[in-house]
Amino acid sequence: MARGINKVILVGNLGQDPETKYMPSGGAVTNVSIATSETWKDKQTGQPQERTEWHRVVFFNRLAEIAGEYLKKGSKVYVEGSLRTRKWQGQDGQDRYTTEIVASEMQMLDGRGDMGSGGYEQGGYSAPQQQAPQQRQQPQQNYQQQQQRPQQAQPQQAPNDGFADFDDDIPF
Amino acid sequence: MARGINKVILVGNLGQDPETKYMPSGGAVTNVSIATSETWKDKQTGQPQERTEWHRVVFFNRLAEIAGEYLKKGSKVYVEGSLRTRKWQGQDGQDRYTTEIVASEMQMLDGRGDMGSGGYEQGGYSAPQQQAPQQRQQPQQNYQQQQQRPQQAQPQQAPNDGFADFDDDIPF
Amino acid sequence: MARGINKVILVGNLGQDPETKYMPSGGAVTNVSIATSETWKDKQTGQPQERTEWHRVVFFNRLAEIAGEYLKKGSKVYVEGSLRTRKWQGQDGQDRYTTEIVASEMQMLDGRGDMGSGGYEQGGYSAPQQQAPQQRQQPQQNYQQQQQRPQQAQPQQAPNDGFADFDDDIPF
Amino acid sequence: MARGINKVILVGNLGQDPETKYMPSGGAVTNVSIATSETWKDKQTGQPQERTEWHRVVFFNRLAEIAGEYLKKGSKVYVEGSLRTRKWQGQDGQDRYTTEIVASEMQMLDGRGDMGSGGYEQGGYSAPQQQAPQQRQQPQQNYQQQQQRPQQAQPQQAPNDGFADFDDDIPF
DNA sequence: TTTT
DNA sequence: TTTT
Repeated sequence: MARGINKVILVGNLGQDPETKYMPSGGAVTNVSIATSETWKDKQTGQPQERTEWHRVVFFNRLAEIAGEYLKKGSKVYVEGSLRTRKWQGQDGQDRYTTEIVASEMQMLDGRGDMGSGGYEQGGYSAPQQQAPQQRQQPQQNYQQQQQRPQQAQPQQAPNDGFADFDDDIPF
Repeated sequence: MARGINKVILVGNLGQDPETKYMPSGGAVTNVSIATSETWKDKQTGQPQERTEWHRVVFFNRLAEIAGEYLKKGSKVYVEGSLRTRKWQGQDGQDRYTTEIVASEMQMLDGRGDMGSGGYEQGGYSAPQQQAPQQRQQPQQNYQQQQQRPQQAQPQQAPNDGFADFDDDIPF
Repeated sequence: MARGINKVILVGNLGQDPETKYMPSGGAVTNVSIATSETWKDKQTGQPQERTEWHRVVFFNRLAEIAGEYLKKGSKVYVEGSLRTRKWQGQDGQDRYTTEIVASEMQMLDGRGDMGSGGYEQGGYSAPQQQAPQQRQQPQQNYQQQQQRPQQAQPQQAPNDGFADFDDDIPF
Repeated sequence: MARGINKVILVGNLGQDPETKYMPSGGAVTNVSIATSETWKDKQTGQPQERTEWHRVVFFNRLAEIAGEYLKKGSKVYVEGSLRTRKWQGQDGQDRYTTEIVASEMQMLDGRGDMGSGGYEQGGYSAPQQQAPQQRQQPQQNYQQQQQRPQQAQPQQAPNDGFADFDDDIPF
């Protein structure tokens, strides 16, 4: 249950290949950086300008496995999720904050997304927390994160839980 | 023009009264913090849990004036905008990053939004960059930021432009 | 799994009390009409103008029960869902089409949403298709439709399945 | 100014080439049909199922010209807009209703969207109502409908204004 | 039919 | 820091 709406919609391209790690539970965590950009002409000089925004997106569990396997540098992707700002400790012991988009839905827009036979049965899908990394299911071109409580699946939200290595010490 | 989609939709409550400042151009800049929260029951203990997310939202120009005048601590609000991560220098000279939602649309959801005679003519609305702070127009309950290039209206995007005081040294 | 994105976001007020019916399976179906409006000044005459758009929104199962019980005429509500155009037969035997928003998430924005003790455990929530109407669970102020295949839960999508009475012969 | 939020986000493919017409004012009107689909496995039989939803999208003015020129059958596109239900008269004199998405933003997702030198200066863009069809500006890959009052640019909203030919007698 |  |  939510009090309020916290929704992000992105369409952009990956700046790097995804990075997938696994939680002790076996659940996957995949991080990607997605670029969106704006271009315009400077009003004074008439020069074309561009500003690129980089979005740090994190996928969990099944979505993380799919993202890790099928996205790559340059992939164009639709992502829907919510904002989450994490607090972490810099090398200097100071508090830092990183804002990420926790993805709840993802869709590849490249046309290279035809990943075989499919067979994804959403209704029968069960939470992958206990799933060993190697037991990946059939991938799909579009997916939606199964509804579940963030804290159960996302150790990062409790930064003192021994998973510091998932959220490394670079802010972005 | 944009390459990609960078969209945020929030419905939440202000944690504090808005803070409005003015740029040398006369354009207003209003910052607010908006809370969204999730509640759930812990699967093991059955205890109710809550996580609140705080969103830093920034309004520019006309929208900034309206937000500054009509929103207040506790106000429930709909905000649509885009993500922007700013780089800034901490006291220690280290780079820090702050992610904000640059609002392009805002709508009060409190019912206390009846702000007088109205008279807002969207089509005839002209950019408020040169507008002196005291020359505020009639407020409205709902508005949309006039389309304009961010860089022209948002000095914060170039943090070395002498407006450091707009984006103070606390990350959030 | 979806090919493409089909998403609607509404914030508006109910024009009438909700109407709830039950499917033979016991699943609830609630229909509401939600108004959104635009106002502006006529460029020629300067006269204030208004246009109201009415949205037909349909909730299923658990969401339908909550909507039916807690929304009422005048309620302000956030709804997220997807578009669905249904074909039906007019009295004259001619095909008609009605476009609805099938809600997947709903949130009351009235402040009158304090509906008691709560206790909604999203993770432990099970599909209400077989649930008898009288066995309603504790309501909540905000909810999300449990992920499930539309066709399984929404007989209206197959208008020849004997549920014609759910989608009566008025277009809107 | 809007009372409420009326927002649609689509990512899908065109089922046909766009159809562009011109209003007496010279403003363009382009209609497209966009498909989104869902696939799933039947819970009983395990058979793969698919449901395709067709969305009627209408673009006005500059956006209409761009859509008409650069989209084609099969194009994958992001569209943002609002819902509008129009009333019209069937051959039999009976009232019919058609729900469309009035696009306010569009973005091609095909990679075939690199349409030359660009030069689109959003800030300096002026409303194209009086613009003759042949005076089309440079196209862009992504655009946003300039803010303006719908009624001024969209004769269809007033179905008795002599533009019945824009909204022909097929419902969808 | 709502809301302001 | 809000809200319920």
